Amino acid sequence: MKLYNTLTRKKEEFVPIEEGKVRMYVCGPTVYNFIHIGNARPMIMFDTVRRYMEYKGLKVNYVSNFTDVDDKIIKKAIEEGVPASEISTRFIAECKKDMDSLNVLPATTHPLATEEIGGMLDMIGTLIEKGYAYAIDGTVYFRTKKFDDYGKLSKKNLDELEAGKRIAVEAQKEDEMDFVLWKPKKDGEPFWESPWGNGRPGWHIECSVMSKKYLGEEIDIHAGGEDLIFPHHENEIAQSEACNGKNFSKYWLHNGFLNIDNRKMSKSLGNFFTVREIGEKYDLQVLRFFMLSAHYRSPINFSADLMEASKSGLDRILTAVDNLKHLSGASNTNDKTEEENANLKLASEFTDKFEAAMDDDFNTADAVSSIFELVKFTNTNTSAENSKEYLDGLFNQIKMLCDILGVIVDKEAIILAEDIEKLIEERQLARKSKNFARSDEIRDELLAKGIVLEDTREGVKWKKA
RNA sequence: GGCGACAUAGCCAAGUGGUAAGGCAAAGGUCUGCAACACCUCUAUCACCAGUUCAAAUCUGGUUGUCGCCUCCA
Repeated sequence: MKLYNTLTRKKEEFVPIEEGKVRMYVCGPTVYNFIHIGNARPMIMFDTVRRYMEYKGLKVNYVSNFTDVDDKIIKKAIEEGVPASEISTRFIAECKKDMDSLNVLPATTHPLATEEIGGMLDMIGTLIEKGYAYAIDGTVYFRTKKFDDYGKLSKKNLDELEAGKRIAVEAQKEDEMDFVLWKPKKDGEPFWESPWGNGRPGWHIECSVMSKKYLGEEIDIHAGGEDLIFPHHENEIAQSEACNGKNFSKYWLHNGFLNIDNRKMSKSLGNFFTVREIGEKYDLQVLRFFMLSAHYRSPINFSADLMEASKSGLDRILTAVDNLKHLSGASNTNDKTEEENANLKLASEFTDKFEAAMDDDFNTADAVSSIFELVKFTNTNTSAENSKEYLDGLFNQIKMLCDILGVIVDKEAIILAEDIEKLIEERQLARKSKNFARSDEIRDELLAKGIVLEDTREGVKWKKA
């Protein structure tokens, strides 16, 4: 299994620190609103990474935080006249609902920043002791110049950063690149006591602390959006390695951005979509499938047309699986024949292809194409004559591959109301007596109720519109 | 100014040295009472220029264009 490591800018063979186990940390969202579809990309893609690793037999300890103390949360709380904790609690719950809709597995641990303040105070204290941090008037800064490796992830060096001077440097800092570990409280803001005065943590320290607490000082994979490379991940490395004296994370994975109609998503452009909004128009599986259609490191463009195309593509897979279920249910023979056995062997090559794609830096686009090829193979190599064992074998293979990608293929059985069943029966009778006016009328009637009828080679089938 | 990414058919998108996967859309056909589903057929010399090589979308140099990070941001 190879993966692209932002730290080395190369694809590397994945070798976990501890054999058979993976310690993985993914930076989670700041919970001040419903998550947007850009937030959903790392959730979906790294969830897929996790699923694939688990499929390969690795035990993954997957940690993803919620940042629940932050300027934007506080701002929203003031606007609504409620405590900040109420805002964060609410949107954590909403985020978890969205994750569920996207079929993103819950992390092994979802730590909250506000519940880890003690660990942050400890780490900041250690950094001060070691000379990597200093306190001035209630603010604690990290001394970037003291950490020699600063810039190793983003490939920036401090001198160049200084050359391009920026605005409004806080005068009290020793160096303009120094960043905040602890900031003093302001009126109306949540705060915690600390040796440097009441206040709250800076953004970066939480991830260093939570990663250490739940995964240890050295971890295998740290992941997030590419915009986090600098300064967030660079600062995490500085904090963790300065504090622990060990290499922080072996591999760094970053997903590309999601654009809307070729432009960066922003509220001012009016092209801002929450996952919840997309969920009103589509099964969110379609959004997941859409994201899987491109490599996770590439930028991806979102549009209504592309969602429609993804929906059509996904439907093709779902239809094939559905057909297999119908055929299997109607099959008269159980044991597979030699020919069927040979076919299953041929079909297994698509699984090999799928794995080869995923082994190559999680090439989901290529992996999906092997599912389509398997679907085509299935469509052309099945009939009512096949044995149940054979049909189920194909069904299980497609289901397994889709499961790895987090695509749910096995629709839960929905019980039709009795009157609808009667209508289907009546339509069949009408068709037999060539009363097509009546049969079409019934089909339209059911369509109005959201049930689509299809007269297939496997018999009459229905599905939700 | 610094760092980096990308440019493949109408659209999306794999492919990093041996002569272009897959999906969507469109078109024609088979099947079907019709529709839908399914199946068959059909669509590219890979931004441009130069070079390396027996051989390049794939390597090197250059040109043009698009975009990201350097500031809160997935």
